[in-house]
Amino acid sequence: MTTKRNKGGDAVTQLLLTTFKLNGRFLEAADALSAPSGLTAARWQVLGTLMWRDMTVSEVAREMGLSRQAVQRLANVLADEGMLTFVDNPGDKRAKLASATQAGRDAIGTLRERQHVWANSVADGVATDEIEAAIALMQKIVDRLPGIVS
Amino acid sequence: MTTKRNKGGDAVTQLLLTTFKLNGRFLEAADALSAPSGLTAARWQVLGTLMWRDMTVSEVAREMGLSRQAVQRLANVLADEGMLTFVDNPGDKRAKLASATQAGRDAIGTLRERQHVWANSVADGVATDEIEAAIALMQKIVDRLPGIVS
DNA sequence: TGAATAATGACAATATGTTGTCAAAAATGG
DNA sequence: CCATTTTTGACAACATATTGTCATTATTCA
Repeated sequence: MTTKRNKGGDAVTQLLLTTFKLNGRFLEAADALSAPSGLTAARWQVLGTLMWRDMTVSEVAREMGLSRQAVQRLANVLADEGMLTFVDNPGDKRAKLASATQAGRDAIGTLRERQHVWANSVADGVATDEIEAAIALMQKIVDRLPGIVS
Repeated sequence: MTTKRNKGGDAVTQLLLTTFKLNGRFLEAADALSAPSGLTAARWQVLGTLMWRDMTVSEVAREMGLSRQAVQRLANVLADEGMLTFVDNPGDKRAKLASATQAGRDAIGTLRERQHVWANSVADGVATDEIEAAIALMQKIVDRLPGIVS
């Protein structure tokens, strides 16, 4: 016996396709915004996480929802580029703390400016309550999907 | 002078974060759905495109909005796995036609079943018109973002 | 305290995508 | 018809992620 998609199933499928498309566009925008600062979307996110306090790579990974190894690689690249340094962690001999350098802080500062201008311009003329309603719906779907248990 | 994000800018930024999260969850679901058929989300998409007619790799790439090279690699893997074969293209000596095998068609058929069940269950209890409204808003944002010109 | 368990960074293999280059084949246009 | 341009597949380098393994260091708990 075959199962047919009902109206709701069709809508969820269309939501999936639209989410993939919007995700791609947002990623392009993030890369374009960060490129002038010598960053990429992924490096921006790691470095941005370190604006608040020094953290180990594992902490950053948990904060970001990425694997430890992925963040480690990005952090190493950022260290090579002078955006962050690893400083000794008194509490743990294994795990040094990643700390944003002044260059890193400057890059994120500039980037924040550019992001504000971009976000305001994207929102201009779009009803904020409609955006918020869409976010609420999307979050509801997120909550209905299992996610990685880990 | 610094630019502050306004209400709309905040909403767009939150929409971006939620889109990334939902995208991740949908991708997980697609991989989980396709794994029992010996496929992944990406291979499913390529093979699914070939259900309708035989196509060259370049055609599939255009249809999917991916680079020719990315699809070529996926198609080669699918050929190794017996899901598709390359057949001579009378119209073009360079570009053979990728053609789904019976095994490939069976895999996609099973997958379609599973996707229907999954999509219906995700939608169950969620108002369809709210999903559709979210899709419309998301599409509006897609249209406001530049995209790759190419 | 000391043994079992967790977390951490390093390293490797894999999956998915991108861009760039090359040569061959096809399409175009004067 | 022939020269130029475009398309195509192959190949390579790179960016971003994942999973798995390993040795070392921390933590937990009996």
